[in-house]
Amino acid sequence: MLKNNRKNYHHGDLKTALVDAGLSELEEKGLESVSLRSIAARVGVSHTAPKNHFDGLRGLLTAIAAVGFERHAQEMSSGVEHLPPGKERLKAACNGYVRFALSNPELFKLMFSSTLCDASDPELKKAAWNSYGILRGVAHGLDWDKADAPGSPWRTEWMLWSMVHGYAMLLIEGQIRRNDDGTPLFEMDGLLPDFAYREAELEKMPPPFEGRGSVEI
Amino acid sequence: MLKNNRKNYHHGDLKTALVDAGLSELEEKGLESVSLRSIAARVGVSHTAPKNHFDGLRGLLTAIAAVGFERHAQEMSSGVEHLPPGKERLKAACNGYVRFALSNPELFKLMFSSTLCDASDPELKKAAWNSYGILRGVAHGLDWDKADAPGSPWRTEWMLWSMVHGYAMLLIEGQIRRNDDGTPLFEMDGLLPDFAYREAELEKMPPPFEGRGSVEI
DNA sequence: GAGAAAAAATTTACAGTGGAAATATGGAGC
DNA sequence: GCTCCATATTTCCACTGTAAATTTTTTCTC
Repeated sequence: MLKNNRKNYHHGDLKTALVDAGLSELEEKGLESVSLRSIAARVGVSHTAPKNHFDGLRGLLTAIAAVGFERHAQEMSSGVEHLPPGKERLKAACNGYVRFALSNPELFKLMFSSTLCDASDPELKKAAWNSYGILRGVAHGLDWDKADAPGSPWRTEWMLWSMVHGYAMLLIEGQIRRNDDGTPLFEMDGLLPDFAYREAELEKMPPPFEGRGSVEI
Repeated sequence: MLKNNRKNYHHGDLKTALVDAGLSELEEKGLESVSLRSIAARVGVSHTAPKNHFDGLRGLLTAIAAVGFERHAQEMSSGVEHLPPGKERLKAACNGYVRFALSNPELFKLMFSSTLCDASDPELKKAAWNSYGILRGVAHGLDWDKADAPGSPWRTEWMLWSMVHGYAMLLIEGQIRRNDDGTPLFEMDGLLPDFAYREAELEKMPPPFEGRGSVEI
């Protein structure tokens, strides 16, 4: 007996349907309240049907997180293409990072939860790296007080990443006061300290969509 | 029938016993796996006994988080007392912030989860403010590129807090590579950018244990 | 086309979970 | 002795994720 107005016994594309339903359930009910059963019910399928496509709830959440990282990357790079390399591009990308988190708080929390997601999943890994690559790309050549010690190419990246990520997290969790309309007192670019680029490196800055990560952190 | 080798029907101090048991369960089983029932069982009482002392699981977790913030504050201020005001004191406190997160990852995540905790709880609020007050105290007078715009006394604080918190979070969630022994590549003080203090403000820096927060963010 | 094999979905069962309600226990005060 | 009340227990319910056996449909092979 078919629960939905589904014509066929086989759904056809249950995998993506479940991910879509999961994305909706996530923001509606919150990360702690999503359940495999409710997601399955939303699609109109039995609660054990997902087993054929995902490795349990964790597997489904992992797939959802992967989509999250794709959208995250998109939000960071949207409107960045036509900005000149350097400060402006960096600030725009950082704003995108935080904007995404504020628009999709539950998804954002899921994406960075190593207990709810399987961080070793290839698709998630790829999507996460893609996303981080955007940040890494716009920060290329960043000269934050002559930061990088020899052999430590990540210091500046991590410094920037930590700040953006921490700000997003603290905002989401209600730790930092916001305006009455819910917008943050500062956009991310208003929080960033003064910095400069090494001019020599600047022209080597990759275009925003090619800064994809391929190196292990 | 008494489950434990408890003498009395009435436990005596079940409230603190539950919090203690919860703290243990938390790091042993992980944040997503702690249950009211397992905590109660650990103490040797029925799973509904906590109801008399806490408002459900959420209430118990809130109380646990409050203890977490107390320890967090302690970790930040330990060894800070005898350092001169300024850079050294700030760096030591920041190291403590991250050190605590790495030593108590599950507790740390709980403390900053607005869904798992009741952020409006007075005791949690107080403990969280105490903790933030430490950071705020050692950062008093911090001059990060003449940061604070008029009317925005929090900008520098938030910048610093975001970075420290983000770094802790990213480390905990396994997003940032660590050394083989699990220690981070950089301690927090090694990640901080160069900064200075406004000398005039420096002498007004409160001692580390008095920088308690009393202002609403 | 027929029949076997594989894939996808179902039903059923089970051990957990948190919470609500009714009940039992024991200590404090009189 | 007694009652009152805080505390803890038992019982029950709705819900969760997972596993196993089963049914249904598609696909592949002949």
